[in-house]
Amino acid sequence: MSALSLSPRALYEEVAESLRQRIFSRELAPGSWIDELKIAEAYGISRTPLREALKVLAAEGLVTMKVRRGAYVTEVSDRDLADVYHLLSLLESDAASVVASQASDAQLAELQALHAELETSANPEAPDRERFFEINERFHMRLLEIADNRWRNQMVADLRKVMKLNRHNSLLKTGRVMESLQEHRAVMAALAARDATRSRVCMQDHFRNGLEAAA
Amino acid sequence: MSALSLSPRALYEEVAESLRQRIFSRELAPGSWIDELKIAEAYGISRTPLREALKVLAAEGLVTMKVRRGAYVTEVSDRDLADVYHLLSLLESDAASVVASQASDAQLAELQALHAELETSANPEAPDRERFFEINERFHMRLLEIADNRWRNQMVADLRKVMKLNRHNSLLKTGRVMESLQEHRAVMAALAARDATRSRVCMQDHFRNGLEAAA
DNA sequence: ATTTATAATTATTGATGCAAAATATTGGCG
DNA sequence: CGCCAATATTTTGCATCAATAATTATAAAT
Repeated sequence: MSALSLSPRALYEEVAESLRQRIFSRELAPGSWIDELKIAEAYGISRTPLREALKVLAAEGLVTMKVRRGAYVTEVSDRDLADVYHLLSLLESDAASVVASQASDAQLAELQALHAELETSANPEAPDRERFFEINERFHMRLLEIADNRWRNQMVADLRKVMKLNRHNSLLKTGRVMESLQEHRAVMAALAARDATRSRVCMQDHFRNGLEAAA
Repeated sequence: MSALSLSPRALYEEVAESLRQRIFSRELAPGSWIDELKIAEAYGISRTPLREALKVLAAEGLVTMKVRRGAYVTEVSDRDLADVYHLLSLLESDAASVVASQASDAQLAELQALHAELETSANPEAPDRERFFEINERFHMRLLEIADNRWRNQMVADLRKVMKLNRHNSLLKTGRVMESLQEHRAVMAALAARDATRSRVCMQDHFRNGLEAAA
């Protein structure tokens, strides 16, 4: 029996995800009205799944519904971006402290293996930014999984989606690879030492520097 | 021309609110399947607005959608409860530290006025638990508003809804009124002193004690 | 007798259509 | 020439309908 299903997600989910991307890329401008008919026709679907997707996005705060006036793209300011970043820092640094105090040795070893990959990808001789970015993402994701709080994971996933609306949509700028690696070393060391407080602080520093670089 | 409007909110909003209440009252039991046909018929509406309402509730975390298997009332384990509580503590204590360092004097005065109301409502001579609970709720909400991060506010609102799924659905048990008041005093004092770190710690203590009382 | 496969039934999911409401445009009146 | 009102068009919002997918039950084969 083949394990692959052709439609793993429902249509309205796909549409919601696509709309998110279009909102984040500012293709759907903040404050602009969303033409249901036009969008539905462009996607080749009916209005029903589109409207369900809009309800989801409204609950996420990406669009605002006005009674009898349809859906409008919520204005997402630089201020919003900073707010989201603040929350990501808070949630992930908390996850780091949880991991430092509660992770098994095997899980810490797993993170250290990922960190080792990060080190090689950032080799000054032949730095592979693409790979660095990908491993970095996996490290953060794995850290969250190990922290094992599905509600936090859900929130972080949502917030990271919002971060993607940043024009310079990377959490780490190209020039910041070495600095980022340095911060990662500090985080990893604190985790390995099972120092919860230092893990939190190091992760906070990591995020703070990232924001300053993005601003 | 009459100024009264028959549907100030959209139908799906009304249905969503009604379903929320039925979920909180456990009339719709956690883990149980939501029969769209039955519910729609009971409300005398079609399934379209009901499904839109379910999407909203799903985004809030109150129901979980399973692909091709419909909507189920979210089941919250004790573990989930602890996780959600942990996040609420994290988010609200962060909000407290933000307020301590960034709120205007007028805003702090506003919080102090609310706290004064809390003190009177908890008067040992004639304690009014209902009122205490309500003012407490308003205090926390106002604190979040002043911290002014709409993404955090959204998250806290959703998490608090999830908390309501719990059987002992109160954040403060009846016997804990005086202890809670004491903790609130500490928080308020730290806020008034504009001590961000102490505000955060006091708020964390407040939540930690609340969880232990609920467990 | 038990297990597997197929068929049927049930329920979800997407589409289409209709009615109500709001806004914009046009025409008439002051 | 400007403003108000009425009508028409656009668009939301709800209902009905059809199709797809999953689950369960029954039958057959080992």
